[in-house]
Amino acid sequence: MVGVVESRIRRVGRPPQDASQRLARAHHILDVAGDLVLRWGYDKTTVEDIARRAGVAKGTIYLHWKTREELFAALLRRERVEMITEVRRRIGEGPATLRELLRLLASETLSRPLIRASVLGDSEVLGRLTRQKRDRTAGAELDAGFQGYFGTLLEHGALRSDLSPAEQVTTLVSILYGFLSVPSMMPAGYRPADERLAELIADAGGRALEPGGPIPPAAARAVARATLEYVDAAVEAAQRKLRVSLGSEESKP
Amino acid sequence: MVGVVESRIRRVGRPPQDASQRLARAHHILDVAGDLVLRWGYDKTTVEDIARRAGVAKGTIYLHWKTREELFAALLRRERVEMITEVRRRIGEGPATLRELLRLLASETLSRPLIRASVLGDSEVLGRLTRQKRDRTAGAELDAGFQGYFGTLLEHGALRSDLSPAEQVTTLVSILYGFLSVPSMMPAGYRPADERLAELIADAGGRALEPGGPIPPAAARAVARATLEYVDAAVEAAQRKLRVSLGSEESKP
DNA sequence: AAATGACCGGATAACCGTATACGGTCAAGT
DNA sequence: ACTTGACCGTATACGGTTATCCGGTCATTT
Repeated sequence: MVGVVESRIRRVGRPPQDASQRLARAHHILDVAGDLVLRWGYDKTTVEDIARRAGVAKGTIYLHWKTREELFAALLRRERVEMITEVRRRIGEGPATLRELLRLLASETLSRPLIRASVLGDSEVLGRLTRQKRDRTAGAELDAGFQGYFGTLLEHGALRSDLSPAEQVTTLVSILYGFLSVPSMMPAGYRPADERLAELIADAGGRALEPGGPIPPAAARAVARATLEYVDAAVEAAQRKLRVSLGSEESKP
Repeated sequence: MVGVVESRIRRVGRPPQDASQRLARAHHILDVAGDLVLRWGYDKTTVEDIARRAGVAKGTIYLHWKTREELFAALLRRERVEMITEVRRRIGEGPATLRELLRLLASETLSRPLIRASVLGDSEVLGRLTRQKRDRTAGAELDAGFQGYFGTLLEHGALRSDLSPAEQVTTLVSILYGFLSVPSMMPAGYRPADERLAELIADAGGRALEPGGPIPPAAARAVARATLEYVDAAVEAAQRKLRVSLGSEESKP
């Protein structure tokens, strides 16, 4: 029997009873973890809390993740997958331009407290996780194929050529970060609604990065194709990272 | 003799020996205070430190300011006066547009660590002063006449009319804040030089807030006049606040 | 009359020893 | 073979006491 052979071979993380049930349990645990983190913050959310509210024993959680930190990494990664997947879905509905991509990224970020906290380094929510590894991990999914995407935009005249790549990135990130940070510290009367804010971000970003003139239809099609490919690649990369995080394999070999 | 009469009248803060010497001493103390705050941060800079390095006794400092907090308020106000004054000087050299105003504000902010820290709420430098009164005090100088200025821009077609005032302000502040925050958390290779950064800010802000089309010369002149008047008013307001801070009068009657 | 610095009192830090909490493990149970 | 929860060691919180610091005052000096 194959099962016997497998049980002989077993190295570290052997597949359990039912793979899909196991996955469902992992997701349930992450649901609970997300809930508690938003309520109490990262620092005050303990593994035992999560276990109790999820209806499993603490040890079970360690059957999924090697450490508490990896559990939360999985939580953030799952959130990122959901976000970028939703962006992918919505960008299929209209024109796939840089502006539209920006608008959807902003919109989906605004509606996801964990993502917002992660992007802004909100220590209220993320506690001591804030200034730790965030440096290169957070934006990693979006980095996949990013250079190539901007290169393609440039080729087809959909990106200003009078800014260096570093300046383009600085501009993009600064605008996103600024618009995500500022409204929450302004008096309530000044704060636009989230959807409107996403439009303002897309507008400001588009005006800052796109050249003035109109784009020929062929180029527009090429841009749309490149945009979809880029988002697809981002979804793919995010899913890959998540899959590792949910399998209880080691992340860094 | 007038002097005698004055000495009879004296209420709380009587003018001392030589007004100009007294003012020079206040400035010297502020020089030292600024130095120490940048070195050690607000929290770790004591009044006695300042007194010692300024070559005066601690009591002397209290002849200038009623509390330690007022001393630092004066320090920031002086910095703001210097900054806005320099903006006023430089904007006289070229065209006085919104873009140019933005560029100079950014440039002068970037070159003044205390102003930067104040704008960004940098608790590394400003310690517990950070989230205290900053809310409405910091931008107060710039608020003077701001509404009127934007109204004038609008009248002359130098400001987009498809954004509400609240959205214009949100956009302006977000772009400034974003570009001031982001570069310092990016890898060094991505960080543009300060002068270039100021240009990027002016560019992004201009594109986000100015309408596309060209402006007739008469309107441009009116805009330039309004811009100069606005900056003049800002200088005036900043100086007024500083004067109060340097006189050891009470600030809030 | 202005300047000084010793002095005051409240606030904060430092210390410390105890207790609790929590991440992580693993023998026992099903 | 998966799941459990009692258990372990350590890091952190806590409470209470002491010591130091530092903002602010004011009698004394020049």
